[in-house]
Amino acid sequence: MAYRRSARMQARLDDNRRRIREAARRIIARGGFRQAQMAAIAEAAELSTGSLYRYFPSKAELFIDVLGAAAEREIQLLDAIAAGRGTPAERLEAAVKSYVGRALEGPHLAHAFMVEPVEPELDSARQQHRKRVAAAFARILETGIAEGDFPEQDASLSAACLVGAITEALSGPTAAAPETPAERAALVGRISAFCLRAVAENREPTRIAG
Amino acid sequence: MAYRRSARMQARLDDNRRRIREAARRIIARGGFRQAQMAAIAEAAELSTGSLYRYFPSKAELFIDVLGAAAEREIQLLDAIAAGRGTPAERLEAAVKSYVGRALEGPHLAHAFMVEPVEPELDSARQQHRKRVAAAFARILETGIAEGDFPEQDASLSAACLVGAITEALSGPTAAAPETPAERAALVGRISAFCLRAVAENREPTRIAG
DNA sequence: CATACTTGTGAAGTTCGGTTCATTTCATGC
DNA sequence: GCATGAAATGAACCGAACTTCACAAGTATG
Repeated sequence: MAYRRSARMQARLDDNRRRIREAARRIIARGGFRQAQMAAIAEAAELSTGSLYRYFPSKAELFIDVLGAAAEREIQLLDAIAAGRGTPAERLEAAVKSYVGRALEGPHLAHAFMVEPVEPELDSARQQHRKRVAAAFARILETGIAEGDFPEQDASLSAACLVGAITEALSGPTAAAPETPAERAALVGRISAFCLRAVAENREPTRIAG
Repeated sequence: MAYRRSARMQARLDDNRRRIREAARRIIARGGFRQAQMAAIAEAAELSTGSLYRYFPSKAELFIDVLGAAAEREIQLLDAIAAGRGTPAERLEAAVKSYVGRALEGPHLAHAFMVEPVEPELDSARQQHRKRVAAAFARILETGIAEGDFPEQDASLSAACLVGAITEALSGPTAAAPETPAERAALVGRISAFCLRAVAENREPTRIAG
């Protein structure tokens, strides 16, 4: 009858787990999911490939964990803005700028998280997160519509369109890669201008088709 | 000294090629690229897997061919609208409605072509096509800006955003799946309304300045 | 230090699907 | 019909990664 996991040991295990997560994140940020193979992650985390499986049941689970953590932060920030002060238009602008700004800080990571082809299991997790981002935008839109700041429109649809527009602007084939802070700020401004025009009041009253 | 390819034989070869393309298209439309394995395509085309390689050098090339044909049609239609008559706003509306309408006719195929995860080689072909679609939209926007119908904006960026918005609305996690023609028309109308607002002149509701 | 158990290892196993190729079948021209 | 070479076949091959597993190394108790 011997051995019980000590606090020291537990700390070491926790640290290993953290190192695996960070290694995965780092490698994804550098070369996308494509390069993020279990062997590469193990090496970066200074563990053997076999050991990874003591901490995560599969590659998909590991990546879902990493993606989920990033998404969680993102969604909390957006939710805070959505629930915060300011007119709906101000909140929407803040939300878009915050989202776009953060994506531009880690463009490779953002690209991987948003659009890089991945195995279906991971892709569906990604879509769940994207849905939550859209929901945060939708909440702002609904408030705006109710208060008369925004014209009548399908808030969920508009929110999805906003997410799509931002994603494409940042990761599509024509995506710009701003290098200086000034360029970045300009791009953020243009994207948010597009988004605001798209949902805000328009000269000709918007007709709801149907 | 014998054998020269006869017209009859050539016709048969051409037909095989056509059947392979159609089989691939059909299977993609049904189950996405995921299900479109060489063996399955061969079976649907009533050929052996080995024979596929007499007609296409690789799976990627076959898929690029199929994707390219679809994209070519798409782009020609958009270009015709872009170069056609009507105000920029009218042309943009027509372009969006045409694009969205066609996508809704073959939703699975559209999803596969637009967003389904695929191998990198195919993904880059997809991005090239997407770029051309965006270019068609951009042309309309540039005209509109020059003529003063649309406010000053980065036409390329706005065009990319439009493509992203449409893509997300059709294929994103919150994408609706309209069943009746009326629902389809309503969705088309809402998406095009979003797109037009996004690029068109915008004014504060009915507030008199000062 | 001996024992009992946990944790780490990394090469081998597994799976999956694209691609190849020796063989067979078929089309052409004499 | 026969010779020649094209076209078709599909089972075997292969490469790429994820995952496993038998074993080694490490850690806690008495």
